[in-house]
Amino acid sequence: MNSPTASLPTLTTDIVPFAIRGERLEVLLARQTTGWGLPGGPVGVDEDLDAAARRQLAEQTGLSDVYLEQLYTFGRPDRNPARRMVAVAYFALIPIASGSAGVPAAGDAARWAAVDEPPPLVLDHGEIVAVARRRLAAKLLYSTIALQLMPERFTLSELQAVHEIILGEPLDKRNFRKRVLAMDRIEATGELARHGGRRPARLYRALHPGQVELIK
Amino acid sequence: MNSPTASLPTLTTDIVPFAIRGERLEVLLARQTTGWGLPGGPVGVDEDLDAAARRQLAEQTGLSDVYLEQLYTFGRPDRNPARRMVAVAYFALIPIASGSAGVPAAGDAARWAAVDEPPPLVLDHGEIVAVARRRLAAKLLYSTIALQLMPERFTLSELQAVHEIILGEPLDKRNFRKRVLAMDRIEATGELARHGGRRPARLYRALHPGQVELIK
DNA sequence: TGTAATAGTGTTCAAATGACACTAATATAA
DNA sequence: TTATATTAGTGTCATTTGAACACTATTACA
Repeated sequence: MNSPTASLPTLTTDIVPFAIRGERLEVLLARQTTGWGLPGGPVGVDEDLDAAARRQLAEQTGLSDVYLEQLYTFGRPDRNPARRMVAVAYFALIPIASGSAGVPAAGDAARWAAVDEPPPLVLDHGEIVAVARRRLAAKLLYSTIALQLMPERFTLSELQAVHEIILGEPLDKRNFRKRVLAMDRIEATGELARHGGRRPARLYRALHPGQVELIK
Repeated sequence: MNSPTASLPTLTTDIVPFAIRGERLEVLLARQTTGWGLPGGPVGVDEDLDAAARRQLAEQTGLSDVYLEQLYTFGRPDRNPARRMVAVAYFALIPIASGSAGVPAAGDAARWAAVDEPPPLVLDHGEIVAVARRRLAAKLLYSTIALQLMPERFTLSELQAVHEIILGEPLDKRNFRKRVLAMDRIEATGELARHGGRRPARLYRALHPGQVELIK
């Protein structure tokens, strides 16, 4: 275990795990001794930062194989009154559970919260969530990052809904479709989504799953 | 002084100090025991990260009051073979010396190097410089960041030259002027720059010096 | 067979962008 | 004093891009 010393700041990672659930953008929180906060914790002495973030996310929420991106490093000396801690923050994007069980949440130790009306969080985790949210919305506009929130097969309506939820505004259906198809990063599978009571939609898949590319 | 321990990574800041000198984008390097590298070093136990970066830049190069922005945190366990070090990297933008002495460089302990043909640098500092350079070029296109490289008074031709040097491509004079004036972030002072042998140019100044705004 | 619900599709206008060439003002040299 | 060299400064037109906008198609179910 890492024990804090007087001579060095403790280095941690904190992860903001985003997913679209229902009609909202939500964050997965981890229970801590003093309240709810972001999954995360101390970085091992010889552990890579990205690896530490992945490990902590998996240990505290059961999530693995997700998209992870470094966000910012928070290091104000007073961010933790107890002892000096510097946090390398990441955000994670968790695909909408497609059909199967839904996103795992480690029972009592984790819970989802809406990003727009979050509960009070420990330390500066509220600020970290806000920064992550802004970054995510910004990247929607010039990258293929939204695909990381989608299941393997998805409809264009679903993809549009994800954009609308994150941006917080409705988008024009025809313009949206024109734009995402022009990117050439998704293709129709030929299959149809059946959901009862209405016209079935074509299913698409990402051409380079896992990759996030800048566009235009 | 900070002494490394077995149980925690040492946390440092590294700063990439950019300036336009002559017709090139250059970086200010600091002499280290094993060669040339970026200014930087250990973060104090109760020192803010930004403050640590500013302090180290001042101590090692004499530069103060410059634009500073956090870049990325580099933490691969093998980036320093001697002992585990995690570096929060920043870049700094140093205004072109306007008339006066030129950018201070602390004698023997610091030197400027062209970004395009850098000398070998210690550790992963070459990579850090490359990342910083890409970020700077990207931000030119959608922010007013270039103004941080300009002296208090400057001509539009000088501003255009700065863009061209960083982007590595020539820009159309009329379109460039249209664009930067439309931003409404600089204004003509009414003065003229005299430089002998040709038509004098109008001098402009930044409307909100020190601020970097996103545009469009 | 009718109805309710979502999927899917083009055109038109406005705005932004990109290409392009000449005149103006100064210092210096002839 | 005049000619020349050098950089500053300016507008238009064509193309591309972005935004607004409404109807038909396909299915499940009543």
